[in-house]
Amino acid sequence: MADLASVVREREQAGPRWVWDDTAHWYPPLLAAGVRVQRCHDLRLCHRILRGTALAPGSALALAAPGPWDEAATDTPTPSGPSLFDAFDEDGFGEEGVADGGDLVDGLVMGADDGVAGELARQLAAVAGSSAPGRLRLLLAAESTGALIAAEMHHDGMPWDAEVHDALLTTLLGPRPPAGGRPARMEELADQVRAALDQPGLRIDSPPDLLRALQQAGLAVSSTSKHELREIEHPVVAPLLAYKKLSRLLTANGWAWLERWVHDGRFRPDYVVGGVVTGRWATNGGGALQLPAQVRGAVRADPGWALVVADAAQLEPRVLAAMSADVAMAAAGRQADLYQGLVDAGTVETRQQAKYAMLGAIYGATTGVSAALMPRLTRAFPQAIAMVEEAARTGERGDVVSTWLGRSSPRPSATWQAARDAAGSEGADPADVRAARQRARDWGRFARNFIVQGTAAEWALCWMASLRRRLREIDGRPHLVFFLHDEVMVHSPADVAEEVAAAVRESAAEAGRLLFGGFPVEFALQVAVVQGYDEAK
DNA sequence: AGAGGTCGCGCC
DNA sequence: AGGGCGCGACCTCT
Repeated sequence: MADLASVVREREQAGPRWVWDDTAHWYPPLLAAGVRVQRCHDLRLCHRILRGTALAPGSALALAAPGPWDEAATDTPTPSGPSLFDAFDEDGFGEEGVADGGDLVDGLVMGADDGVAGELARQLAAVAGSSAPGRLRLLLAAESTGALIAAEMHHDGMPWDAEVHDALLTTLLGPRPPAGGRPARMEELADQVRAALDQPGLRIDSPPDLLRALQQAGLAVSSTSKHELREIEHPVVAPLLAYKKLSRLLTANGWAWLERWVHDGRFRPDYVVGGVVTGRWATNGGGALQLPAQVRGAVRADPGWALVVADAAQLEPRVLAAMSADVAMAAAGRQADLYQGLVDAGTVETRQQAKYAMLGAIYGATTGVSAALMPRLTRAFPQAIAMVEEAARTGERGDVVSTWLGRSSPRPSATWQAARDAAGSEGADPADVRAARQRARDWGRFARNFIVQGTAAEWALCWMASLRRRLREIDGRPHLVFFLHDEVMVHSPADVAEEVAAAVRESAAEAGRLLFGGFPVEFALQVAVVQGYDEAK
């Protein structure tokens, strides 16, 4: 194993695609040895996609009994070292896009274990025999590149200034208390809450106790949630909400978090590629995908460096416009602000209405302002709305829907199906029927959102993969340090930051072409070159 | 004491 | 209002 790194380093110059069972297993030690690879095929991640895809339901892979490749990453005993394929193809991020992703691999197996070679053969066969090989090739390449990026971002880390963070905590909470103690500012607020409720001994951190105390004080609340409290007029509300906010900061991103997650000026979250059913990433610990705006000021570029922060504006509506080929919606997105585009087109009166209406279409609003706007949206964008409605009905039936590139939704649980069957039988209990209808509608909303959120995740992966390739051509080693669904951050030498910003824009355009070919949808970005993350947006 | 469930809230 | 998450704290059950 000692010379695995040198073997990989040497062969890497030929530009191969490495095939291995698990990027998260093989790549970190290579990175530690200073080796970067350009391309890989992650068999575990790709297996999961191919196992579930509705584009190749009859493949040998899909029909096989569950095996080791279906296990979660941590449980998988590593069967062998990585295999090297001298790949001569374009990697799915070439010019072909979904029409023709090129051959996945084309070459020679070096020292492959039967398990790895056999699995690769099954995957290639599943792709080749699918109803859309080009899309699946692109998806598998994007997913695998995502795995490389996740490992690299963990290795490089997000620049994090612990002193800034500590100062911020001290300002908001007071000095760090001894272990287990409550910071001074929180203690003051807790006292105010107890006084306002006339409950000197109240344990404010216990929701049941707090709820009882609120009700005894005459407040008409059914929970202690922020949302409900905000509606109430009572002296307890202001200090209690302030307490909750500080309490959240302390427990989620306080000093303990800082000690656990930030070392040597870097925050290194464990990304879980494809950790969400829709294809979005998740994280394991550290809460990297929920970094509150409050602490973003601690993310600071190194001296002489800058942060290039970019996020895709209204990504999901634009994705919906493209995948449904709704030219009217695409036209509304021809400007930087798609929501304003809806106003200008006369679909709705205000930007806020446009936003609520679009979110309602994508999430499946059934009541309120958002639902009320749906008829206008349907008139203006019949094709886009028809697509999400169709997905919702498919979900309500318990059937599978798929993203643009072919990641398919899970089937509803056995419980779900049993409830549906029971409700459909002769003389079913009306309560059961109502419950089953509710569950059906819930799954319909899930399916509706799945196709849009999942396709947006695919666009984002392609965006990031394209950007990663472009960054290699820029001097000074600018590198990705953060990814958040529709947002990326590059840590870049200050003197090439504008070059990086341009690469970010070019990559977004390339991602759009890769997925949607010539369809005239634009993926507008907000790009900022900043020193601290809090200066972006 | 530890496991699992729920709440509440942060992000998109 | 609707979709997707992770996580810490509390609570309950074993």
